[in-house]
Amino acid sequence: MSGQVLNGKKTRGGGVDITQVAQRAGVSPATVSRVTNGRSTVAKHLAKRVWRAIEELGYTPNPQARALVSGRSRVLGLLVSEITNPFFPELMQSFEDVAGEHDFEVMVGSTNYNRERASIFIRRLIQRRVEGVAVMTFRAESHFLDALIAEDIPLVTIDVSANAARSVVLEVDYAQGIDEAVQHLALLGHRRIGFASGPMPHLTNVRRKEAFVRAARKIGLTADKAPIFAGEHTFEGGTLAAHHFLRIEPRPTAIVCSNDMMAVGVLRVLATSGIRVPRDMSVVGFDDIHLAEFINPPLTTVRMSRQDLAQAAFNGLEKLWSEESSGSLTSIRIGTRLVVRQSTDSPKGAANGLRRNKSTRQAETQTASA
Amino acid sequence: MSGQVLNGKKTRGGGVDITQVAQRAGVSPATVSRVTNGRSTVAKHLAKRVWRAIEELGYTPNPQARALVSGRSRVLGLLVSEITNPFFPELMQSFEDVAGEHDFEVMVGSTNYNRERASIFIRRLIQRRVEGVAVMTFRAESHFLDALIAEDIPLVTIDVSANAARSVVLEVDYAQGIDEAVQHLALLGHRRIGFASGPMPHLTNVRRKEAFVRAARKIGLTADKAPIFAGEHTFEGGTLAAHHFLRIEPRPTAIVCSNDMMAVGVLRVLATSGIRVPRDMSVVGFDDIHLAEFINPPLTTVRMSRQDLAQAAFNGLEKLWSEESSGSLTSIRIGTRLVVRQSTDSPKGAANGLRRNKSTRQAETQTASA
DNA sequence: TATAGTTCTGAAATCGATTTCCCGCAAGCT
DNA sequence: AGCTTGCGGGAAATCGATTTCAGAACTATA
Repeated sequence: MSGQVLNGKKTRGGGVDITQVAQRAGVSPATVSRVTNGRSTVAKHLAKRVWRAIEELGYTPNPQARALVSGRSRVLGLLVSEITNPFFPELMQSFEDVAGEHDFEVMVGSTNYNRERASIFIRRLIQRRVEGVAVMTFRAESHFLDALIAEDIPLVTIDVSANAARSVVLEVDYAQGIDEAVQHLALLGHRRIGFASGPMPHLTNVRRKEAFVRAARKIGLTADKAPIFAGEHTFEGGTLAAHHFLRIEPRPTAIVCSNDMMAVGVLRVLATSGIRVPRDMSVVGFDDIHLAEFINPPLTTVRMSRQDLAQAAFNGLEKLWSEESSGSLTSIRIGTRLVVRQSTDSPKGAANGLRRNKSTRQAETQTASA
Repeated sequence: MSGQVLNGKKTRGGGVDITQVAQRAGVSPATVSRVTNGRSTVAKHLAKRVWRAIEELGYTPNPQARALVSGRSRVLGLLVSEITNPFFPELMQSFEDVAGEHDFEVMVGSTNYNRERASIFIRRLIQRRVEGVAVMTFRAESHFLDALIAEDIPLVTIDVSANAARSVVLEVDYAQGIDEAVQHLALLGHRRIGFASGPMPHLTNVRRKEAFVRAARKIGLTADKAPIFAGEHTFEGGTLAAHHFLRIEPRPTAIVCSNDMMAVGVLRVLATSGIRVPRDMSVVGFDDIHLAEFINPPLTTVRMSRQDLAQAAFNGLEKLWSEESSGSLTSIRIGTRLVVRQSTDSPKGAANGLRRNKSTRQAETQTASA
């Protein structure tokens, strides 16, 4: 079917063009275009002939030509923080899937917390004429984005509004999941809970921290019973946090982390210090990366759905495309929820610690994998 | 600079076209094209004027228009197995970096071991007119690729040759790293070593297994002292393998895994079975994913460089582009090497086990992070 | 000095779609 | 019957680059 010879010229499957289809169907190219785009009505019998010709020749419209005349490239940009945190590849995949369903291609770039790298990527986005960009770095406050804003490219950011005319903010409801986590710990009998925060100037991290502070207060913990340590959102950040909390007297019986990578770091320090989890210390993560289920012990963590995030990001862009006037700053809420696994339990010496029974734990684990 | 008004019509930065540049520089569009492409000589003073105009207007050539006339899309495809194995995101990033340096964009897709998903992605690649595809699934034998081959799209595969006119094979030298690993274990005093293989029909896994068999024989291990278990290249595959080896009598003192995800599964089973690593059992992985350094204990593993792989894949494509005649099947070799961390040590009861001293271990760890 | 041979430049064709403009025809109305 | 309206479809313009072709200017040679 493809690779055949037509008009004496070799045509790759993609090499069939609209004129050949038109010829074969006995109509004009314009009509073929009308059929494939369905924007205008074409007599049924003609449409049928066109579809058959398309089928027989294996025609697919040339996206470059299409983009050229329509002015729409059907390419989106996705900016993430770093590829080594499994949360981001998972998010990437979700976003590509959503975009793909709508015939968009995605250019993905990771900043790796490197200004230079980010600008190079953004320049590439602009050159490719992307129709919109999802900024999923949780650090949108930086002026990475100025170039994009200057080009008036629709932008979706997380938590923090880009100072752009055409932008949508995804508001993540951290409080929901973090509340659940702290309640869960309280219920297990914990009365001293540390919080390993992400680096502080960034709004996302401020929000997560504040959510923790409020949750702690809600269960009656004063500031000294809910100590906070801020570090990078990485394995190393987690190790530093763990060391910090181990030095505190009296020592917290549980640590809530601002993301799962930190939790992995915390677990490592605890393991090498001979502190058993969850027997001697409970640990809660945030993100629910795929690996959370597989590390030792499987991590209780707050799940932020990448599918929801990806879908919301795409919806946000669609909204920006449809609005003629660069409208009001809309925001879309994303929920979070606790997934209980095995890194949390009653503190060793708790008088009133309720040990969870087997069936409860199973039910919770099941929820996690659903 | 951008967003300015020119000829009464609003121009986004990217909206500046070659005619405007030509006008400003007082030359024809053809000359501007010659300057930006450097394919033909242009008088120095004119070139200078053109560059200045380009600079002043913030002109970047429209890639769609360029692709349309040149017939080259400057888009590549990258097909990986699954996004949840951190090896692949890391490879992705390397490939995108290499491609980006040469002004190529990359469409990434993961099969997730799902035939349907793979075909959909491949259809998208063809529609976008990719100029080449790197197939990094380690399962190229499937006829995923038939559609690409029919389109005569240049293909780079790993280990196994796609049956295509225009293709290059990346031969990974598994023996090198696996030999080192087995030698390392032998030196520590291990005499019974299990191998957790990947699923069997796939050539890559056959190669890794054979490399292990040969290495085991080299240190004098008969088949019964080097048992093999084949499972999926996943966490679950690792847990199955571990359970298998724990049932064997006499039990192996070390397990070599065909990839790091399996090793993580093995470690988990060992931990929950109360078997300490490396004291009671040594474990070696394969890939050296970022997380290998961070799990408990840090994993001794065989590193396969994603940078080398990505660069080799791109070089392979370049080779295919330059060859007019769809030449001979060339292959490019990729090396592997052992990275020693803390999941390997002398077996508990070994008479002649040499304990590594601290300085050695440090030196080796340093190599790992370099 | 005349002629052949180089360089360099611009006009125009081209890539493959979409979209505008216009014409012909059939249906609806008085 | 005559006129308007509306719909479907073809011809041609368009998007923004590259590339071919041919002419102009300049150099080198006899």
